[in-house]
Amino acid sequence: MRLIFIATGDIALPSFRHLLEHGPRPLALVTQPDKPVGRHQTLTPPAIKTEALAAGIPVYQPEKIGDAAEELAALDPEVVVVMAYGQILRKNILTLASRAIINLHASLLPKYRGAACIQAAIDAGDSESGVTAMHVVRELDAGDIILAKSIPIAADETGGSLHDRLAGLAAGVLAETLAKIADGTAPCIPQDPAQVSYIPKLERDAGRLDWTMPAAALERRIRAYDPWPGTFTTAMDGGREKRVKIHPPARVVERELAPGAVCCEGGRLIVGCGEAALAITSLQPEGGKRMSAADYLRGRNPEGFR
RNA sequence: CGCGGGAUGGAGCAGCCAGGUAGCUCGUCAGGCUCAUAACCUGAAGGUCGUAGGUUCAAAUCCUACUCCCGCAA
Repeated sequence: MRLIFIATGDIALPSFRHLLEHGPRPLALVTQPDKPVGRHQTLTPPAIKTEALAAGIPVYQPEKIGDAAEELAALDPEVVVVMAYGQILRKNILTLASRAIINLHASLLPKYRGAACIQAAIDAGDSESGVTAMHVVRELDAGDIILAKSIPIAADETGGSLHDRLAGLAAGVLAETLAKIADGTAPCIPQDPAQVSYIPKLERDAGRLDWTMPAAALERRIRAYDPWPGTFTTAMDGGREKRVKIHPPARVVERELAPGAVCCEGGRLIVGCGEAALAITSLQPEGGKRMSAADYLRGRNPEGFR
C-alpha cells in the first residue's frame, strides 16, 4: 500500500514506528519545519523527523502544506495518514490519496474535537478516553468514523501518562484501520451531532489556577495539564509577586480556608479552594527547581496564593 | 547575542544595596524526657559562600569574565 504519513507531535511516534516495522513502509513523512525551541532558541527538528531520516524515509517540511501538494501527488499515494500535524489541510491535500485520507485523533469522537483533547478528558473527570480513526474532511475532526478503541483513565492519570498510553493505542488503531481499508471493509460511521464537543487550543494562561474553583476540579486540572501547559499560581516572595508552578499529585482535603489562603500542616501545604481545600505536594518557584511542599515551606512563609 | 531570576554545610532560605567573627528553618549524629510521636529538651558534626581573576589592610558582600540551574517568551 502506497502511504504518506503526515505528523509532527510525539504522539504519532509509536504509529510511525509500527509502520516502519510492520509496513506498509511510508513513502514520505510530512512534518512541520524545524523551529527555534527553548531558552536559547535552538533550531530543533520534530523527533519524528529524526526517526524518519534514520530510517531512510524522505522528509518534507513545507511552511504551508498546500505548497507541497504537487510533490506529494507525484508520489501517487493510495492512503494518507494524518496525526498531530499542526496545520489545517486544504482541498489539494484532502484529494491527494486515491483510496483514503485518514486522521488519528486522541479522543473518543465526537467528544473533544480539537487540539487539547487529551487534557479535556482528564479535566472533565471522564472515566475513559481513546483513539478514533476517521476520514478527513474540511471541518476539523468531523469526518466519518472508521474505528475507535478506548482505555480507562486512572485516578492518578496525568496528561503526560494518558498521552503516552494513547500514543501506543493509536498504533493498533492505525494497523486495524489500514487493514480494513485494504480489504474494503472500512465503515463510514457519521458522528452524532448531539454529542459533539469542541475543545479550543489551550491558551498561554490556561494553566493559571483559579482558587475559587472546587478543589476536586483543580485537582483534575493539575493532572490534566501536566506536563503541558502546566498549572501555576502566584505568591509574594521576597517582596515581589512570583509565579509558582504546581505539579501533581495534589489531594482534596476538608479544611475551612478562604480561596487562596495557605496553611502549613506537618510539611504539607494546604490551599483553600472554592469548595474544600487542596494539599499540594510538589511545586516550583520562579527561578528555582521543582521541590517538595515541605522544602518550599522551609525557607518561606507564604501569605497566600492568588 | 530575545527578556528575567538564581548558585551560601545534606534540603529550603537570609545576609550583599551602605565590605569587618557564617545566620535562620529543617535534616543528620549523640544524649535526655516520654507508654508513645514528623512532640519536646540538651549537645555535636558538617560550609575553600558556583569558578577564575581584579580592587582593598580586609570580599559571601564591590568590579570583570566564565560555568551551571531555572522562570518567561517562542
